[in-house]
Amino acid sequence: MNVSQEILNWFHIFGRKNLPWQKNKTIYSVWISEIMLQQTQVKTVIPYFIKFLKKYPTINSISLSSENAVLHKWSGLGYYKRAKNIYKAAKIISSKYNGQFPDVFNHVIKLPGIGKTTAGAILSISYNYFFPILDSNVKRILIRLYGIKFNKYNKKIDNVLWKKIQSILPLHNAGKFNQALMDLGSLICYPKSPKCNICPINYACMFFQKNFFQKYSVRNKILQLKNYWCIIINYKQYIFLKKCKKYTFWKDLFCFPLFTKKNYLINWIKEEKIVPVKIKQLRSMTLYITRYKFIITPIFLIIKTNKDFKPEKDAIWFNLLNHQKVGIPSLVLKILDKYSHLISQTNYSV
DNA sequence: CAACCGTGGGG
DNA sequence: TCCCCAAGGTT
Repeated sequence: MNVSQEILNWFHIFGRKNLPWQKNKTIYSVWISEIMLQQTQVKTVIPYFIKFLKKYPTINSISLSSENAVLHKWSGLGYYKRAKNIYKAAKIISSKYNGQFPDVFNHVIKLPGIGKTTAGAILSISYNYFFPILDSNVKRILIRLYGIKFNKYNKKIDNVLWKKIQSILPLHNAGKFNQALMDLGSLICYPKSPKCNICPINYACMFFQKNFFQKYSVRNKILQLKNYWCIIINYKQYIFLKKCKKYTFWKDLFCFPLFTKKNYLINWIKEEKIVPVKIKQLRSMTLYITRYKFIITPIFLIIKTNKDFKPEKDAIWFNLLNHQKVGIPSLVLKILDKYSHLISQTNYSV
């Protein structure tokens, strides 16, 4: 028996077959799941996928919605460009493909947010079309299985791996095989300490048989960002949030106004003619986001009334109890949660 | 094409 | 505390 057949047999017994996107499967639901699963673990995606499909059961329901509303459903999941691309793609599908997700590879891959792997995954999983995928699971499996050596992972290695995976893709089971590879990667062939002893293809694997080892991750240095976060509470206990524009992080999501220097914050308050009843600087905190080290100093401003404070267009007064349908980064929600007692204790007469 | 984009969990 | 990693794509 060949390696591909062994993987399929293993999948038949041990593969995951009851994930939310594997039930009532349509090409639309497969698309959404594949986008959500980009660089994101299954466990994290599950609740987001369920909520998203409940809110958006069809492609047209997305294109009739707004980018803010789509980002709202994505809040906390990260890589928000994915949500923006889904919205863009839905518009294209509605106008160009009559609301039907295309089933031609060259059409699928032209949609924003869809590359070679995602296009292959969508079409193979939905219709069992003959397309391979090359995600991080498949890369890791192939490198170990065939003992592929390199100094630094590059485009050339990428091409070698695409050819390899194409060559072992079973003619009549591409969809199952692709899912099997991802399950094998996440259940057996871990990046660290893989469970080789129970791996169905260990007999052919260079990593297991010949003790081959190839490291291929790249390390990024940490960038430190110091910011003062301006948390403004109005007389209704609403929080002022502003759409991020010039910052690379959280573009088009809503966040507290933030400043690199305390003076900038003070000047901004004056320019906006904000008259705080109370100003309180809280203890700085350190948070890590990927390769960014955030050092945040929250500054609370309590204002008596928002009558004189007319924020620019892309800003909202955020109601903790009744969230507006906009995108909010996880960190902002965490900070709001952390200081919710302070906010609710904000008690004064107008 | 290397750098960029988030978040949560493991170690 | 800090690094590593996960169903990648875009610029």
